[in-house]
Amino acid sequence: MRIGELSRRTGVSERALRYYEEQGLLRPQRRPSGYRVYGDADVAAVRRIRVLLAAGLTLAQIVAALPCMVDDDGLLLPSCPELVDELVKHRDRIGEAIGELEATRANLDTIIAAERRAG
Amino acid sequence: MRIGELSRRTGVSERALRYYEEQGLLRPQRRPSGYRVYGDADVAAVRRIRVLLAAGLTLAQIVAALPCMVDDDGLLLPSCPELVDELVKHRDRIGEAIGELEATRANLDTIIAAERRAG
DNA sequence: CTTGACTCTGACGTCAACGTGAAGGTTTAG
DNA sequence: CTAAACCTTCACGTTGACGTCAGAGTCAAG
Repeated sequence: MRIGELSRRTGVSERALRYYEEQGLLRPQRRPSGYRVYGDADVAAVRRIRVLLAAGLTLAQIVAALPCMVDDDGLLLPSCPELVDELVKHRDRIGEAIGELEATRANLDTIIAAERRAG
Repeated sequence: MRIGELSRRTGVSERALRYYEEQGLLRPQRRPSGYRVYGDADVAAVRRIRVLLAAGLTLAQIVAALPCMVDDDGLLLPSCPELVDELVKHRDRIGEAIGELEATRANLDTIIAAERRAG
């Protein structure tokens, strides 16, 4: 398929898809005219990219992560354990932040209750 | 203390500290010379800012959240004592932020589990 | 009273992750 | 055959969270 169809099938803008290629995340084939040609695997690849972005990773980190996330298109690299480490750390930081926010919300609830009693 | 010491004590650059002030997150006193003067409470405030930033919140969101994060250190801004309605809105926004972070973390958990199976 | 560390205010630079638009070539539906 | 739809590269714009000077004022110590 060409870039327009991939865009529709993934919900990712054409501009973003070209940008992902520029960053080394996608490597579509080319027609003599220069048109990019994608395969079905690229649909899955784009979705993985999106999931990782949604998880707060940067494209640079994703470039490093993709070889580890193979379903069939390559080999596991030694960078994998490090990657898992990074992901776990990232998750833990998010967990801390959630804890902070929950404490904040509890504080806020106390204040609201106090003000209701006072007012 | 002045900005240099706050920077050392928090590990946050002086530029960042001035930026936080510019964005309304810090309100240090000033000497006649213009030098910023911070208190111990600001050390805690900066750490909270960093935790929230690490969680992926923007400074704008943090600006909205900080007034509600009272520990008793005088960080109350006019919006807080004002209306319980405001506080409830703030609390709900915090709740939304928690929800987003939890979704992000769930994403990460899925990825981590998948990679562990693969590796 | 001068040195050297510290601080101030601009103001431009950067990086990420795209968006937007120009100027023009290609493919396809009717 | 033509117009729409799609494609190309080039290149500047945007937002967020700062970095990095420049040029000038401030302050504690010798």
